[in-house]
Amino acid sequence: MKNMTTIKDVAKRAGVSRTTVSRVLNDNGYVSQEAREQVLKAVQEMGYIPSAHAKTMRTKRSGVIGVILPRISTETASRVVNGIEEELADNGYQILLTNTQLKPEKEIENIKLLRSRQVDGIILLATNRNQELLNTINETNIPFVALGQELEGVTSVMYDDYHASYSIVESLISKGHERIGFIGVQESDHAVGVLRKEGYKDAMKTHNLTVDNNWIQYGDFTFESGYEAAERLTACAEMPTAIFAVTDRMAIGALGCLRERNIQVPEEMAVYGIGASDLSKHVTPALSTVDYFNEDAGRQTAQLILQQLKGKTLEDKKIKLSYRLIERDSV
Amino acid sequence: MKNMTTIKDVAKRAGVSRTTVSRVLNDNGYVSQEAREQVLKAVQEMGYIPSAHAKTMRTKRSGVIGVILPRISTETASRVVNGIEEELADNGYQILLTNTQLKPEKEIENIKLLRSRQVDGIILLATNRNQELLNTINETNIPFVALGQELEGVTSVMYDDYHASYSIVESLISKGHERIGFIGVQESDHAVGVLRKEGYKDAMKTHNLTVDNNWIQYGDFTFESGYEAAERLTACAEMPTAIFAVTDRMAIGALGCLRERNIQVPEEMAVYGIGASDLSKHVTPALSTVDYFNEDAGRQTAQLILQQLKGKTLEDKKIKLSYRLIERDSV
DNA sequence: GACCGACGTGGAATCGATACCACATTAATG
DNA sequence: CATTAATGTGGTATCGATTCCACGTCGGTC
Repeated sequence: MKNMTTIKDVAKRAGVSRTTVSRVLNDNGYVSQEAREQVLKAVQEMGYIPSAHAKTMRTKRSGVIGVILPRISTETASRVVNGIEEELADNGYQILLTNTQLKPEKEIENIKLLRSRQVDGIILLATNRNQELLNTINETNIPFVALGQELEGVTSVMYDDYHASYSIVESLISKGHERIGFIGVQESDHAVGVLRKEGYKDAMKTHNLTVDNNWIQYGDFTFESGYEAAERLTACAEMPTAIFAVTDRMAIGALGCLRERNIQVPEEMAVYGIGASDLSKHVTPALSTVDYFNEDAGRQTAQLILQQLKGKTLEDKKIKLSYRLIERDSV
Repeated sequence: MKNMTTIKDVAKRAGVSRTTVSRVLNDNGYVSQEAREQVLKAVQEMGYIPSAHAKTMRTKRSGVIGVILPRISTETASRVVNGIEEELADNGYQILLTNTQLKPEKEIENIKLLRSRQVDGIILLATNRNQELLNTINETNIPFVALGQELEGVTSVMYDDYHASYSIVESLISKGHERIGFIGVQESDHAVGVLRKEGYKDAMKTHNLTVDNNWIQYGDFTFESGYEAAERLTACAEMPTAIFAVTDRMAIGALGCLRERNIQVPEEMAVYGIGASDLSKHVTPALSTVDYFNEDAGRQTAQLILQQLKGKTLEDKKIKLSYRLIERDSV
């Protein structure tokens, strides 16, 4: 970074003081028409770009919101970020993205990093909940919103994982399915791992359907793990007639397995996922899934941050989002 | 942002001067063991987080590389960013993402924005080339690398669009196709719009195949536009026996159209895309496509930035990346 | 003609760090 | 024993902006 032109240079060129230049640029205080013109002319000619750092340092506001993602390259994250960005940009804020590569310790590390950059607020797309994380967040006395998990004592925006899951299972049951297999994920991700499983179990119980232990399988969010879980499900003595995978990717992995084994979908096996990914629409047969309205989730999360920035203290506020079942050819 | 603890507070608590605290934290200069311990203890106890802004301001290095994306939410961009991040993180740099929502004027705006934040370098995932952009880049006297387009006078990393395209068409020809339809995009995107079309045309010409004007259709990167382009192609008097779409999404849109019209793929119509998206692997029939190794592209781009940061001036250096055809069920 | 408010402008302090310089103190060398 | 080198520490200027305060110059009012 070579020596850039500073406000001092502009002032000299315009024949005024730094103060006056600042006033012109920030449009406050009294400035004569003549001085204003001189300043703007100098700014133009010199290609002056103010230093955001100096400004932040003096004003203690950076105009930046930090967003911590589990991974950059997921469709869900992309959509959420789009929603967040749209909303924040409208209000003059920029976003600074960091990602944790799914490592819990990096969440804390990233919070510190963002604080060192003086972000005005932090949005965390949470994938787990542990005490150390909560402690770190509570020490962070800037606006903070978690999305995706309910974090104790932290303003959170959550998907309605339990009811979405419950609805899916009920929908399958209403189509006559009684043996429904389940592909979940590990419980450290409370929303996806625990709530979605509980929704499944409770729906089965409510309808007096027993769940064979072999019907509950686990994956790790990848296509492959969905494929493998489906292998295990189809090997059951009492093979299910439907598979509910808690993510589209795993559901699509399962579809691949079923195709290879010539198990017809949906005739012999119905399949349901969650996420409303692009993929879900374009696989054959088109996958039934649940739309979580990720962009909207991002927007709402951003709004909560904005409210806090405006001074409202909405400590520990919780928002539960809505969802929508999308029934396609796979059921 | 409340008043954070500063280096001054730490110094007072540790009973030393600010200078000494700085020395401990940056591990330079002479510091006694005793002083060091006192400082570290104070830092720990007070939860001191240094202000990156103050540091940047003084040292003129931010440790941040700006990355300008056309859109956040595309698979290609995600992959590239992953590659960039991996490489830069290894070297102690962070990335600051901005997106242009595909608007050319926002590219320039974002460059200025990043400069105001004193980024040490900029990576631009370019989608177009215009003189104003080039001017802005050339005024920007910090390390700069463009990815995806060859920009005159700018260090660029490019995909081999022409030859990839050429290879696809040759591959189709070698399978006996003589009437090959093309779905392109507008020419303002030189790499995708011009080079890929030229590859197609030249391959056809080399093999003495004529191209009916109706065989060349255009879309706008979306599924829908691919669908519509396929509608027009199938309505041709002399319908092609193969469709080459310059992106996977448009190719998959085309597949959707063909399925609706009961045109068998690949028996009646072969389809080829570019991008090696997740989608391409999971649609039915699986889409033949070209892998551009996006992560690797990101890594190489990052390396070029790093080299420039280390002082090498590699003005106007060009790197052309390799690619790989992936033949699947759609041909 | 003294006073007051509206304008218009600049000087100087400040934000939180780093870096240069000056100044001790101690150890090593001839 | 004097001189140099190595080790440790703090004061102060500096980075590039904003902001507070002080100080002019008007014109109008009582």
